[in-house]
Amino acid sequence: MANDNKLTLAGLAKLAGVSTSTVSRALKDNPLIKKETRESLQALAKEHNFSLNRAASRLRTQKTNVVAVILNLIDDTDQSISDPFLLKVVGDLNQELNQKGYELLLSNSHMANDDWANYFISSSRADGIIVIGQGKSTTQVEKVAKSGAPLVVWGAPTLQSNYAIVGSNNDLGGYCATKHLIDGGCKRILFLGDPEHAEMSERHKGYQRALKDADLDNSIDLTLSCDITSKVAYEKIGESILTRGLFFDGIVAISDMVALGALKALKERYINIPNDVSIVGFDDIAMAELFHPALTTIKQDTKSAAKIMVEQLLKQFNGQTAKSVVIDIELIKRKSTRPT
Amino acid sequence: MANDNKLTLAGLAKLAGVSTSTVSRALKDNPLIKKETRESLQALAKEHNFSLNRAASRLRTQKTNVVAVILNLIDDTDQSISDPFLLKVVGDLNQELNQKGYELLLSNSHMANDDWANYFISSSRADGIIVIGQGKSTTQVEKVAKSGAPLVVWGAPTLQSNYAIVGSNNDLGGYCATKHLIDGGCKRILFLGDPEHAEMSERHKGYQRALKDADLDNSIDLTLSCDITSKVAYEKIGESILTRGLFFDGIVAISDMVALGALKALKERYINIPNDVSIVGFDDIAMAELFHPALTTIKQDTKSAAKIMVEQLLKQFNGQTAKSVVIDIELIKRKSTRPT
DNA sequence: TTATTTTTTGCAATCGTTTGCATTATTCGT
DNA sequence: ACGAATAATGCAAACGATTGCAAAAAATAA
Repeated sequence: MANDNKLTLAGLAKLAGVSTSTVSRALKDNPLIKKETRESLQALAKEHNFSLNRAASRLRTQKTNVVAVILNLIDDTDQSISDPFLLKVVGDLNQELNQKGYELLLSNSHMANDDWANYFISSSRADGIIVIGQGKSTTQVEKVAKSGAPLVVWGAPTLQSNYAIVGSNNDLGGYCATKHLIDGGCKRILFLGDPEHAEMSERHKGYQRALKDADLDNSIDLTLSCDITSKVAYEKIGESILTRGLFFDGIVAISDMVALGALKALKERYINIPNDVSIVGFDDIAMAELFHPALTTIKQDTKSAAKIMVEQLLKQFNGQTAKSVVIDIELIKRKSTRPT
Repeated sequence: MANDNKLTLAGLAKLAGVSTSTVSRALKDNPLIKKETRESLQALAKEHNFSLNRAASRLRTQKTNVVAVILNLIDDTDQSISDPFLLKVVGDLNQELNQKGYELLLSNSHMANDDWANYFISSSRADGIIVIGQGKSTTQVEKVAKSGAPLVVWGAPTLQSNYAIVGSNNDLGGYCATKHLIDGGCKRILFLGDPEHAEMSERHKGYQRALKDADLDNSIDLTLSCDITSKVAYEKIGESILTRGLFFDGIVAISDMVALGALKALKERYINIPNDVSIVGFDDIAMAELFHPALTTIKQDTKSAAKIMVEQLLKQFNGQTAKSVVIDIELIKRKSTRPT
């Protein structure tokens, strides 16, 4: 059926009675080759179902047209990889990369040895790296940056760094979320998430600023550190209420998934949302509006983010230096908070 | 800082005063090389932070150690890629592939030209293909199979095919879900999902069989075709109730996300779950137990699935023929159905 | 010590494309 | 019709790792 030995450029060339150089150029529409020759060769290639050996051309050109995307998870529990927000980001990146002629090699932080630059770039598996998430420590990422490998990180762009970070305006997000609760009449607002984590820390700052602006209690008791999963949030809220009673009337959650966990814990205790407790999430995952009640949240524009990340990465391919970019966020008002 | 020109095997060889063959062998721990030599060369390599040029070795060995994973989405709305179940599958595949020394090249169906075998395999971008989902038509997949490219598909394994399909026991899943509702006292059970779709069709069969076994109404009116997204499910249920009233007391949903949509539509109308209407989902995504009420569902074992898919693919790399495998499902009883 | 076997290492071709430069075909001006 | 300029093609050397086979080194036997 199929020829047992695949067709190579040389094979095609022989078939057509020309040299490999001609075929090579013709196939990439190089105007050096006469137009008719080009077209007939392209036709021939199509007819024989020819496709270039990428390994060979990568070797020759020293370019892979592949970008490694690393999910830099904090911990590799099944939980943390199940956040739909991640998939959204990866999906949008994939789309954007493909559009620019690149392919997406997926990894996660616990997989590759710790020397990412070496593993992906020097080994010519990929031309550049996009890291999703800064984790708790940024040492691994900084190592990559120092190696000079093209790199873009999704994280907290306000962080000072020697590499390009793209991310939402987390501080403003935290601020808006909190302000919205305040405007809705909340007095004791809980921050639910881990403020140690880079992005979250920014959100926490915005949260505190909003409280301060409104002269509200921003004591540490109102910050409930918790992992970025629904389950943990559910448990934490449960515990807290058990030991401290319902000591808050609003929640700023670090992510929609965390908000979902909190929501459940509250509903199980017949606490009315948004009247007894209002909740704001973060991300605006597709199902946010399908929560019950529909979740008010801070929308992260992953589409733009993906576009910008890819742009900044490609810049580095061209020798230009990339810069950090802050993406606008948007408060999406739904039913988990009182109208303002 | 870093040497401007990367270190190659030849470079290392010169540094060590041996030939490239020796280094090459030493680095892959080939016992042909004296043990001490091996160790000292490995040490040298580590010291100089050497890493093999993959493009070159792929060219030479005609092996990429890459597997292309294609998300074969039905339609490429943002919605359908946001199903957490997909991410779970991809994540588990990634884990499993890495463990076996392979990397994961991610794509989705609307990206690559339609000739996947050519695009990924002949071009030596990947050694094999894993397709997630059969879409509505299987022509593209069949084309790949016919080309002889190593291929495994996540889908409905009961389908007769000339390629290996790995998937859950969908028929049994549909049956158990329905049976469970019946046992809980439901009389008019709605099937929510698109029975045209391969996997769903199996679930539908199981659903019908269970109804028949119990002498219950299995008329077509009780099958509500809908896309595999929460939003559409939400709308469909809303419409249906509007035009036909609450004509059912149980729902077998095609996926947890679809169940979520239905859940919301019902809750908005103050319909009690599970008493007025019971719901069973499918997948058991991480957040299923965090729905309110916690969702009874059919669990798909993605971990085993990933393991088996990779196994079956590797088999093909070794010239053996792969076979379709049915994965056991499990009914997870939670709060969206009455206890039995 | 010398012949023979067994370990270790090195040579050199190969994988399939790309591309600077040389070469051949074509066109143009006069 | 003839040289000059231009267009179109081909030559051959990379890119860097792998591997069958030959060669050298070391170990063993006689």
